Amino acid sequence: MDNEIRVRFAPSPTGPFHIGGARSALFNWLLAKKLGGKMVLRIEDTDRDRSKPEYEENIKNALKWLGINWDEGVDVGGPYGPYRQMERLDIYKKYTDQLLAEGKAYYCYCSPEELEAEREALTAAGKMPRYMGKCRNLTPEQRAKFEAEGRKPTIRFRVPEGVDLTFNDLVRGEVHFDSDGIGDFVIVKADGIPTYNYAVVIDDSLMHITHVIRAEEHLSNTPRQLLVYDALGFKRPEFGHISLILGKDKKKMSKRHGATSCDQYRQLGYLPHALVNFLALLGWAPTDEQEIFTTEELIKAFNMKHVAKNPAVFDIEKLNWINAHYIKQMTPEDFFALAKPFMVKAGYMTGEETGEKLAWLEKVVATAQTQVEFGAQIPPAVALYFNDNFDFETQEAADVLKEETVPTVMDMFFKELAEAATLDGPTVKAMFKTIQKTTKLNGKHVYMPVRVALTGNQHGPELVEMIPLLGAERTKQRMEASLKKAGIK
RNA sequence: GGCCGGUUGGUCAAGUGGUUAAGACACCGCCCUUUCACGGCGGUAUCAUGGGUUCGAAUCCCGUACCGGUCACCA
Repeated sequence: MDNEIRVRFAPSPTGPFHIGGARSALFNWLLAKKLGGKMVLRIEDTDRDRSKPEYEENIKNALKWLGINWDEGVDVGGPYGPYRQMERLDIYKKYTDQLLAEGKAYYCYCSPEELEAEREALTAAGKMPRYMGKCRNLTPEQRAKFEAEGRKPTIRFRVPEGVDLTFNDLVRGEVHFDSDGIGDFVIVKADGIPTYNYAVVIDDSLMHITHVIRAEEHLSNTPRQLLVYDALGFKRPEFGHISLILGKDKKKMSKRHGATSCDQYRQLGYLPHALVNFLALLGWAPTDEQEIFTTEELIKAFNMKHVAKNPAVFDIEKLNWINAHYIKQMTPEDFFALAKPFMVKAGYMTGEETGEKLAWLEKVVATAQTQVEFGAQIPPAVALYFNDNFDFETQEAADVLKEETVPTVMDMFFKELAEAATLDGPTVKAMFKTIQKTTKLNGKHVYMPVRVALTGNQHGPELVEMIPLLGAERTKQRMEASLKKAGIK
């Protein structure tokens, strides 16, 4: 199984799972599925201050929600564990000792203040800020002196001079770096915990990762990692750096741009597959014109060759369109299930309803299915079925009731309503027909006053659909109240 | 500032030397309809910029501008 494709998603549990992380995970997952490979989930929790267990949970839950599963990693295990970096410290130590012994790494006793001063001096001199190698060649005496002072050293990687660091990026093609532009970087912090650029190499190598697909912000880190691969005698994997997701103002997506975490979209009632479909189209495009994909179709069509180099602006409008598309395709049962928590939260139902009440709620909710883009929009879309005390939405709406034909229409309507044996779509339709015939008024002059009197609004669902749901009694009451308010009767 | 990457309509994007430069979202119009929504049809709008190379350039080369990433004991 030496040529098995293995990818990984390696998030840091330092915050709510970000939409950009979801896309990285998705691209890795699609590639693995496409090539029949394996996906590893590794948690990079070496930032002790910011890593939190609840964020790890948040990430895992979001991945599961999106339908992105992993074959190896935290929770599911696998042959190359543990899959949490803080549980792998002894592994890193072994390699660190090796690098130290070979002189490829060295102890650095510079304090944060000293390093800061160096950076500032360099910047002031118009040079690039980087570590100049102060502790590169410490004598045993100097080291002993620092140790005696109680200084805790970091371990730095000795970056060789004049080395060309070139790799072929799956997305960007051949990328060159020169080792001279890189200062000796810290691989083990003073507290003994490895840094990202170091641990990631050991883990990816030991976990036999063949393709490292990650965000573009890591592109400049790659040469450092290449150096570590080479120093440790590890085989370099393939790299693919996907572009960043930007906000409307073309700046990197952040909280300012609205919802950035997966959770927020879940809470707003977006469908996981809609998000997946949308994210897949952000930075990747099929060769044909297809926009809507099932997961299987996505896997089949996905190809790293068509991953875009340029960053993409997150367009909520398009996400909404995709989500609305999937919502329209839902079964009534699924749509009701989606609506339920939002309806409960709005106070329109308790969630305990049964029988007729439940049946009525189902019908009401069903009217929203072609109108909403995501779950949170459902309560406002059905609000008119729950609120009998409404005002006229606009003056224009109120004016509709001032037309001289209105009293006649209303009288007839109330009469028809009182005489109706049952109140379903066809009977309501017949009622309007009768009124139209008798009064010889066009549809607008019959329907619109009734609509305004019934809802206070000139727009809304079909009356033929709405009146049966409201029932004769509420219909009558609502309309009479409106007429009174308008000063008619 | 150094290094690295990027630039096709408002947005996502197809395109790899010869196309009327696809498609989608958004927008506008028309149709359907008692209204809105849904749906259907149609429309406006793009190769950042300046030089090359070439019979011919969105496509290849160089410069410029702009945007982004990175230069941490964060990942």
